Amino acid sequence: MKKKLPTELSGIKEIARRANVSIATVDRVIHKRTGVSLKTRDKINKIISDLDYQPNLLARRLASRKTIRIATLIPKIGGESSFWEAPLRGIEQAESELRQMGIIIEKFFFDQEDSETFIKQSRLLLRHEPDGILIAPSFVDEAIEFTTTCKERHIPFVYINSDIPEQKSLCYIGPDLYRSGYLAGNLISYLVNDNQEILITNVTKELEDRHHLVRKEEGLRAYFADHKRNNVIRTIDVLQFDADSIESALSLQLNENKNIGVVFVTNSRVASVANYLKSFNHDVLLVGYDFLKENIEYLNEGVIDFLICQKPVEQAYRGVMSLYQHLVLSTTVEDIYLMPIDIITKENYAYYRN
Amino acid sequence: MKKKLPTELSGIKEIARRANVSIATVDRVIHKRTGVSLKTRDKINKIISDLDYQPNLLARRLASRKTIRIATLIPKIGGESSFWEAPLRGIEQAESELRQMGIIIEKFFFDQEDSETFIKQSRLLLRHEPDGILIAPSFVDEAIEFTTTCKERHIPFVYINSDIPEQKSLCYIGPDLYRSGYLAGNLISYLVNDNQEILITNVTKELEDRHHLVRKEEGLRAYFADHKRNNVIRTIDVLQFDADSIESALSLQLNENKNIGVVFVTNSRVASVANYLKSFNHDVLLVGYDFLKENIEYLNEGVIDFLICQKPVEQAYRGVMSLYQHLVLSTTVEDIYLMPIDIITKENYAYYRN
DNA sequence: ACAAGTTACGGTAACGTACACGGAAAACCA
DNA sequence: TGGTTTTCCGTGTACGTTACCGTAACTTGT
Repeated sequence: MKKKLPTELSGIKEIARRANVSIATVDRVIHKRTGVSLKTRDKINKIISDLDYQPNLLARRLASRKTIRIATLIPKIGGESSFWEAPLRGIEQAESELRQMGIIIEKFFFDQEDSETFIKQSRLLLRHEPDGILIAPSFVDEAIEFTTTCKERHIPFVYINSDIPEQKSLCYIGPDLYRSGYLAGNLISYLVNDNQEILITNVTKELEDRHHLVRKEEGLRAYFADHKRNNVIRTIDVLQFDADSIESALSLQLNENKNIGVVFVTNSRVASVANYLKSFNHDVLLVGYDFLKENIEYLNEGVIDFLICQKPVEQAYRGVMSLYQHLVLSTTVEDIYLMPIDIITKENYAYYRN
Repeated sequence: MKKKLPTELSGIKEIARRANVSIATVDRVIHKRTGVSLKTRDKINKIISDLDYQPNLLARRLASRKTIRIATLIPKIGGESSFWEAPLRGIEQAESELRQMGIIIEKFFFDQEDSETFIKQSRLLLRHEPDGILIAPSFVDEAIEFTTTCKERHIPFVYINSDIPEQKSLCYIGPDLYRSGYLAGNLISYLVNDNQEILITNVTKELEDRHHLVRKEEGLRAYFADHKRNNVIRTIDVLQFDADSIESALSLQLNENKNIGVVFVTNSRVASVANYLKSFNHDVLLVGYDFLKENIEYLNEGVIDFLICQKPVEQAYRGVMSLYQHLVLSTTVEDIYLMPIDIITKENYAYYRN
């Protein structure tokens, strides 16, 4: 380590010296506050760009007496899918990194099967008057209403995991659902020959948002159409998560259509399907979504062949960080950040970072 | 934004108040400096742990008059493979983030085909007396000699991209070569039927480090052995990068062995092979390594089917960050960080982040 | 022309930490 | 006992910013 050279005054002080004003005045123009004549403002701005001045963020956060507060609203964990554990981890990681910066995060949760809880929690959240909001808009209509009032109050918000394009505020961070289905098509096209069939399986309750699954299905079908592969592609919906419902729905299909080569499950509920295929010893390839513990187990056993995953931890982490960048650094952030579409197999899952 | 509550004095000052000493004394015990009686040292330490005091890193960096310097030593870009562009970008990204923190990075480059330049540059680097070093140990013996003197001088270093386990200092960040070959085997096993053959192709000059390629080949062969698949697997070495050399080496193989179904290129030179396959209209699947511009072009054209990639940008970024964590935050860092093994196809490359 | 208001700016105490300097008390030596 | 060293600790300034407070100088209204 080396002593810093007695470098010619950097920062705001040097600007002040060159402009023959006090640092307070420089501070005013930097923060676009009033109380500076046009002439000196211009002079100072010129010096700032001449010097390519970059404010020292350390000093800035240190001196600022503000605490900025970010609120998050995502589904609560528990229930039949552990998917939202990962985004929660991402939020907590961002939290621990930002605490130093004087930023606190307040977390709110709703029940994915009950839109009322979404409304309640979003109201509660607003009462805390956060400076920025991270939100997973599982219920489209309710989310639109909520973000409308956010806009009125000029509170920036970011969507994660699924987008509502018309409502965009700061940014969207999450998967490109259509492309991820398209990729699945790409992958599956290597796995089937021309006379094998593909079974698309949507495992979802009726009241959940089906938009997700539909987009993925469209993507897959588009891939086969675009590449002139004429395999039969069937779709079934399974509306309950219990083993019996899954068994009856799938066995019907698999027994009637003996040349189904690949089953594609459009969400993270693929473990239930794997459970069925395993116990009935069906020899088909299985492709699904998301790096969940239960899915990984079946991947490891060879029942699931491929999982497609889109870094749920990072989605939330980046979401919070985008708010930070916007609120603290006032950097412009990309208004849409699409996550990579990762392919996970038995042989690389151990190295995957969510 | 909310005014920070007039929170009961946090930090060093509060500790000083409770211990009835000045902040300077607290500072002494925090930094384990001499000049504090055992009694007060104990008292202060107790208060510190009672309060679960976490030093404010912002203030610390701000007040510190030290500049800490990190040196990097990687192959120079240009030449026949643009692989090292990516790690350089990672270094530069870390640099821009850390500049704020009063950290400067000095970059050194060597010629991958000339070990003398490695020795020269490493000596030059040492003369700059950096506080930490990031190094790509392309030349094993020379790297060992270099890092030995690093150890003598107590300069921490991290390896990226390839490891020399016996010499570990701070950490290694890079791929698990064997597993990445194993994954290739996994992938390829889906692409061939039992009577098709696989051609492993090493495109490399003699004096380069072959260790990389061999490990990957071992991984692939191990996968097929472990899974009792008895496909014929051939290996050829191509020692020149020009189109003619590649053509003669490959055409020999492909014409003699008509049922080669997949060509696996063990490094980023896969574009050259793709070029050959394309111009001679060979209809085999092609799997290779690394997200390079030229590779992506062939991926997009459908000549390359899969690329395996291991986040070269992030490797270097994390490497620098590990040094930062160790030198500035004195956090303990994992001594080995293996990168994910990513699978890239035509349909997901656009979303890949190196 | 004078009070009142407005505009444009300077001074300065924080923020939490690092560190140089210096001084009092204790310990040692003669 | 007086002097010298050593041990232990406090004071003060600095790091680059923020933001409150104060105050000239200028404008406006009557």
